[in-house]
Amino acid sequence: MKKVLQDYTMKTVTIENIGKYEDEIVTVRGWLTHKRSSGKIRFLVLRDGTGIIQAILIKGEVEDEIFQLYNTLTQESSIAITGRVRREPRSPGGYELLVSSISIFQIAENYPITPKEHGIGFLMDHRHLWLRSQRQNAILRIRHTVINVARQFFDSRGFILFDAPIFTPSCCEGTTSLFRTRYFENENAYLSQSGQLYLEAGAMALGKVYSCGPTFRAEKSKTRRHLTEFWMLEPEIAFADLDEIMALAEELVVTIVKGVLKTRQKELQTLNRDIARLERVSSPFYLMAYDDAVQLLQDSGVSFVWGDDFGGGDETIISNHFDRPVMIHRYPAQCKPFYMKNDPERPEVVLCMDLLAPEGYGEIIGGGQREDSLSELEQKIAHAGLPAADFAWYVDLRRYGSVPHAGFGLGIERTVAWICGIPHVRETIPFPRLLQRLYP
RNA sequence: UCCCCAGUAGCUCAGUUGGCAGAGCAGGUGGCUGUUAACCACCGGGUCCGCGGUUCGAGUCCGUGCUGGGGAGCCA
Repeated sequence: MKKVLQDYTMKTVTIENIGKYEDEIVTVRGWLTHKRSSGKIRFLVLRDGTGIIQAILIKGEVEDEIFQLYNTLTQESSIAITGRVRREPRSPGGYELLVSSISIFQIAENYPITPKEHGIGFLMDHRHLWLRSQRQNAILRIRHTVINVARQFFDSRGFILFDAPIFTPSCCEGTTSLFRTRYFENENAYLSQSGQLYLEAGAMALGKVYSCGPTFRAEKSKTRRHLTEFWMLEPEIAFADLDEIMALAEELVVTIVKGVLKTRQKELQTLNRDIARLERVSSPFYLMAYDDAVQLLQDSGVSFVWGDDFGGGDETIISNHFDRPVMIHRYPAQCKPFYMKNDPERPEVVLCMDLLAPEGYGEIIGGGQREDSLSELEQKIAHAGLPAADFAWYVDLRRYGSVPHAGFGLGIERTVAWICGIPHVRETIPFPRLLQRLYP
């Protein structure tokens, strides 16, 4: 590390706190995002992960050796700048540093991501560097808050964190495709599509549990709403029924949105999010039976038949009718997985619900009340054509003290995309895995 | 798996009827005392995605393959 006139007596601070040090001399460490020059006055824009600040070099007011360093500094060079903090309305962020010295960690090579426009393919190829941009920084901070608020929500309500396995001997949902691994002797192992079945075991042991972890779907989906690897937040509650988890899901989503609005105003502004639309997200959400949603689609001119599941376009039409999230419940049994419990009053529908985010972001939550009858569950597994042996442990849960129970799964990336108001889920996770993308 | 669109300088793109390969940014050199994706002047920079075909002549037209993007189905 090359050091130039480093003064170790100075305070090292982060940019987000720079306002506390007005008129003091401090050191900020970070990366050069940009530089501009007007001859005898030169500007350096530094980011440190917490914010950006402009530093200013004035010929004659700073040692000439420091002034000339400007010429050697390239975009993304890592440096420490020491200078006096002053309030300056012309500077982005409201403060600037009047430079007294600069020390250099490294002069960066020619940086591929320039201040001009880039295509999505190029940016995804450089995802490891793209993460440094203000936009990605804002999205990932909001992701952090979404997960953090959600976990606090469950922790404060007596839920126990219960991590489900990633390797599973068989599929949880039967219909969708699985990633197969061949490590275990004499048997296949698959990457988890959902932790739910294991969470049901957890609920019978601990009462109220939740997990937050990655899930994998080997679907040939190429849309703005799909990732091959995504994160899901799944609560499961013993003795709960459909109504109870519908209320819980609503409370959770309201809490997450309020939490982001409270702590991430700056990030939402960076993303040009229409805050008013998020402020409208409050209880009660709209509640709608599947039958009424079908009626709504048919009234909107869509030729939709009772018994089908909604496609992405159908979900958009439904959610655009509402300015808040809408919860749709009691789907036909044929649309939903085997473990759903039928409505005793209407056996052709199951006690399930999907939560559709507004603005066409689609389904962010899916869940329901689980089948708790031993004989019914055995029949459903057989009817779905699933290997009974793989589900023996799951069926045991109905053999030894079965109780009504319910839970749901919230898709983290879709939730973050909606709250951020960005069109594609691929920017909501640090390194997205998509149909055509495994690198970097 | 199917449908649509694209592939030209490091990046984003233009390229007319088939007739010398272009611009902005990035990089380099110089200028400028308040810049905001600064600006001004000059310089270097090409497997026009691959293969085959039509033609005197193909970045341009035809066929085919590959890669990427968007969407459908499937799903959170």
